Amino acid sequence: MRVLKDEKYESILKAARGEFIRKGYKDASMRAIAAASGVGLSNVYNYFSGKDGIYAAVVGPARDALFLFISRQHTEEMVDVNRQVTFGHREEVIDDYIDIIERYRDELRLLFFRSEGSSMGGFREALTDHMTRVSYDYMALEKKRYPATADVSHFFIRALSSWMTGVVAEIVAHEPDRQRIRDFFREYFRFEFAGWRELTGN
Amino acid sequence: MRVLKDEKYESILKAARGEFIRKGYKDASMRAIAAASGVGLSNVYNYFSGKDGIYAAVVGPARDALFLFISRQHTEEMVDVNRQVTFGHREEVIDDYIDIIERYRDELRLLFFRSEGSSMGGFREALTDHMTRVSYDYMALEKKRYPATADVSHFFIRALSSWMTGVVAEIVAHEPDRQRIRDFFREYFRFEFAGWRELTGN
Amino acid sequence: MRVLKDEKYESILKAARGEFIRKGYKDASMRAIAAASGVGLSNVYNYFSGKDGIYAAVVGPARDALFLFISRQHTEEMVDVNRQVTFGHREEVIDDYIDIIERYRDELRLLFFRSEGSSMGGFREALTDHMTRVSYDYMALEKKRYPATADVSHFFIRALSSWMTGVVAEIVAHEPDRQRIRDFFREYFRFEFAGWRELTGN
Amino acid sequence: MRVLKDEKYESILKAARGEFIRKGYKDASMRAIAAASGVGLSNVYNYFSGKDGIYAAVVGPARDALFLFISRQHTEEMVDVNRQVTFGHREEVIDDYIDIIERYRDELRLLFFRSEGSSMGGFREALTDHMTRVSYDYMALEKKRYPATADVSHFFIRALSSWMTGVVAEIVAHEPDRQRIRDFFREYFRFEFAGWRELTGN
DNA sequence: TATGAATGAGTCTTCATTCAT
DNA sequence: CATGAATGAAGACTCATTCAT
Repeated sequence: MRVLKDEKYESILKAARGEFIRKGYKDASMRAIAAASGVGLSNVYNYFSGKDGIYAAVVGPARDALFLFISRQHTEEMVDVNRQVTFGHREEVIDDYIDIIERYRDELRLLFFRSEGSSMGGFREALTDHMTRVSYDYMALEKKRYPATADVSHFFIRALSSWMTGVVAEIVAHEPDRQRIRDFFREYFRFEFAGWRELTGN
Repeated sequence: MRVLKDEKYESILKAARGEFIRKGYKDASMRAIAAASGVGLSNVYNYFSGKDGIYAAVVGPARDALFLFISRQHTEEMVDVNRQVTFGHREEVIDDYIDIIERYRDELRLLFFRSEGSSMGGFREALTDHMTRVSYDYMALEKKRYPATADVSHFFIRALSSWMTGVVAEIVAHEPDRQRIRDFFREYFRFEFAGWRELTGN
Repeated sequence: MRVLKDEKYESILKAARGEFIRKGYKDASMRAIAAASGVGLSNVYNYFSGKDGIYAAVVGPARDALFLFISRQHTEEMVDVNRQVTFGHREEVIDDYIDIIERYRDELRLLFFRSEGSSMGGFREALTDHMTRVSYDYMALEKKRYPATADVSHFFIRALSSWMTGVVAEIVAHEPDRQRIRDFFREYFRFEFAGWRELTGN
Repeated sequence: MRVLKDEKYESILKAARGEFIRKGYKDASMRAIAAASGVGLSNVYNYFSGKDGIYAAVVGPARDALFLFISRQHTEEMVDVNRQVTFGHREEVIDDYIDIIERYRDELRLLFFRSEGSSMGGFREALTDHMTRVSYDYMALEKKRYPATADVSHFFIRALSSWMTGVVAEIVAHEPDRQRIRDFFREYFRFEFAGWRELTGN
């Protein structure tokens, strides 16, 4: 009896996920994936374009979710919200952040640390790029509303974004418990708020 | 006529450096290294213990220099110096920093982004670890001298170290010109100084 | 046009057999086997799990046949038969023995003398073990039927088994003609019968 | 300061012995031997002709001692002694036998089981050859003195020799304690004596 | 959609030995 | 007597992918 297409697709995906998590992109083997999924090796190529394709399927959703989440945190309406930042609000955001990280922890670990050789290589960089772009746009919005804001160099913004990227990576790598993360962010916001005011003058 | 040992050693090292820079650790090939250095493949093993050994020889000095430099920036005598921080001094340090990065840019790029699979894998993490340790010790010294300093969570210090790691990585990756880097650090110091005062209360 | 699977399987097996017989396990080369069988080296691994796997396929049947044959010679119903040993019967057995040895001579030569390094290494020992075990069981049966039989030390039985193993090895190695073997066994049976009676007292 | 020649020779020999015992002939490595003996790899070739040469030096004495011992047990004067065999005498011989095996156990283990590929390969066979030859000569002597002795086929004598070889191998392999060996030989002599009388008629 | 077979280049490392010095 | 360097072939095995069916 023939197994339905979607089942096979899923089973390949699941097997691939396991293999990638165990070995990383480079050391993962198509044979192993095929074997673990009970699908003929060559048939895998009917469902996916190749190793890289499977990898993208495994790891793409995490990437997309994270990118999307970040974009959402920097829409126009957030400008005011963040200005009159109530701590409570930010805590909520933090929890959302943690949720997304926990949900995709394995995938993010792959993306951050073991994607070399795949088209997803340089994820860290891409994430920093994305954050930088988004932050930049966001700052433009802010400046339109509060024109007194002083300028900050592009590289600094990038560095700040890179910091945030690094923080995410640290969380992914070391799995601190939720409370530790919250504590950290509290310190981070105070730190960043003070620093930012120093630089922008408000 | 036989070529002198040191020449061959150097030629292997040079060839290996090129190969690694071009391909990264994992994709580099011993065959290619041997070929490019004009040394018989098996003879390479008379000079180095293996692929990983060559890699360490290529990339180790950069690693050591950076680690050492960081340690030196956090000795006891630096506590006071940094307190009465004259900008001039810090600029010097920054230039030293930049020097070291530029000197070893290729190697650092390898260490940061393409060392997976080698014994140097996880360099980013190791660097952050080192910075964290050093910072921690440094803060202990500072606190001994200025006991009023408030405590900051370990994870925050680690995050700050990770930021610095990230900054180095950014510089390595994007090669901004010296002036841009100096500008960045000026902002960074103001930012960090304000933030730090906010957290520690002095 | 593609050659059928079984043909290739057989051709690999045959080539491997030749290579092993020529070189022994350790010195045999996968490359040579592949070349001689006209199959791509890597493709060999689609048919066999590896060098040891091929070796097992080459040599396993001989081993199994010999072991099985020995077991069969020591079943319960043989107890009485051997007691009232008619020479004619034993001659038949001897011929069966010789048949099996001649049929698998090359493989047995491999097993006895050139299996070092493979999972079939220690064949001589394994054969002696098997014979010892079987003889022991057989003697238990015999004793149940003829309780007067005196005991013989385990090591002696093992030594006797080892003798038989040695005899097989000698036959494999020197290829004496059938008549010489029959003559030998005639002497052997007289010798052993007398010795055995001396030890067991009947 | 130069180390004396003999010291180096001995140190190579000792190191080689260890390496061979650990790995067997085939898997032993000249590099490892050189390293373990503190002698330059190429210098080893000033003391020995090569791998096989060292092996012969390691293992030869054991071989010679055993061969010589066997020859000595079958000299002319032994004919009478063995005829009026007092058990006491034979026990002495057995102990000498055991002594020699224990003294050279490691080397004999090498010779019996791990010499494949070396010029000492086929030691088992060589030993059986030697025993056969010696036994044959011995029987000739015996027959000269006691002409009534019936003939026994060459192959049977060889098989008997092969048995003894096998017994030695068993002892080498399994290291039974001295008492077990003595017990075995007591059974063996009774067994063999009875069998032999049956065949030769006296 | 599925498969088993095939490819061909690729991996790092080890080996015993020799040679010039 | 000693050395470090060099050789060149060989080792087993894996890879992602393609193709004919």
